[in-house]
Amino acid sequence: MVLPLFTMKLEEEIQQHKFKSPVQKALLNIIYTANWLQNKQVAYFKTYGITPTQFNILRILRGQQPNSISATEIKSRMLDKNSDVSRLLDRLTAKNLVAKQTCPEDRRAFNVFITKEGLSLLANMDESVDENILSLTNDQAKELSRLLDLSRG
Amino acid sequence: MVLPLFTMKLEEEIQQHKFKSPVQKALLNIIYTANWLQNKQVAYFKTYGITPTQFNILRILRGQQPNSISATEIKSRMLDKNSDVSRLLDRLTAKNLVAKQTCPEDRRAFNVFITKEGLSLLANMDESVDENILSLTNDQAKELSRLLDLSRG
DNA sequence: TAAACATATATGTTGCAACAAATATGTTAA
DNA sequence: TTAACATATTTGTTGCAACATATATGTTTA
Repeated sequence: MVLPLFTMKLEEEIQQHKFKSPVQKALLNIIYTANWLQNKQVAYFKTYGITPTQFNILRILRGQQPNSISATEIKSRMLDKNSDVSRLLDRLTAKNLVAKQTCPEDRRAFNVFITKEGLSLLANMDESVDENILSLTNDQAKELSRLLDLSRG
Repeated sequence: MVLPLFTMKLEEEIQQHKFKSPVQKALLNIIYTANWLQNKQVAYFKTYGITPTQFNILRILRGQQPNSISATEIKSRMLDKNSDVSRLLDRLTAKNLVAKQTCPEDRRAFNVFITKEGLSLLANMDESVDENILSLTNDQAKELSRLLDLSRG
């Protein structure tokens, strides 16, 4: 298959042309590509005053509407399972993008929901952006997801 | 194709079953998988007192042996092009894993090289670890790398 | 040759991330 | 029913990351 002229392969990006195995190369490629993606997203989201992680939380909360969910439940759905949800929610609350109510059934927990401001922020951000970042067809994307799922097996 | 029983697909990992498109799902999958990988690596490298980024630098320097290279050149080969190489090298120098000499031809720059301690640290770390993290055959790994290269196109 | 510009690296500052421990509430079982 | 354990969240602390700016040296050009 012929790649477009402007495609840089991993070996050019990190100037390394020998790898111990295709598997090791794939590992480096996952990390390299995720950093590349992350850097693009940080730059884009910054114009809206949030980070990719905060965006991830806002989308989770919008997806739960009209229900609210606890911090623990948010964490279980996040892309980075190591996130410090407590302080991330503090920052989003300070920006009026989310709000909390103490949960009546379990007073240890909070019900968290997205505010109108949070919803309109998401609406203003052209969300199709995250689809146009990757130069893939739908079929290629499906195959990529399949291999990524498999790799964590 | 039948996946092993223990394989969790992205939709289960983040409890989200609808995506705007296969491309958006692939994007989330790249980030999720990189975080998963990163968390595994952090835990492993911590037992040796270094981070994945520091490990990346040590491997770059070992690959250059017996030559030494400048900080700028290191940066151009790193997986995360946003790294603060100056202070990363400070930390590695403080641990005696790398050393610097002012470059005679260009007194702005330093020649950086890996020390004996750095080399024996790498030797002690069973490097095959990073190959056993991913559950892929070599052919699957090649296809994964191809799609990742393509996706950044 | 001096001024303008480019490059290599360092540093000040701010805020977030990671880890551990604390607090508060809920559940279980002797 | 109370002691032991589990769960939900917060908070203290430390260090690293990101961003802008500074410093020092090198290169180019009028």
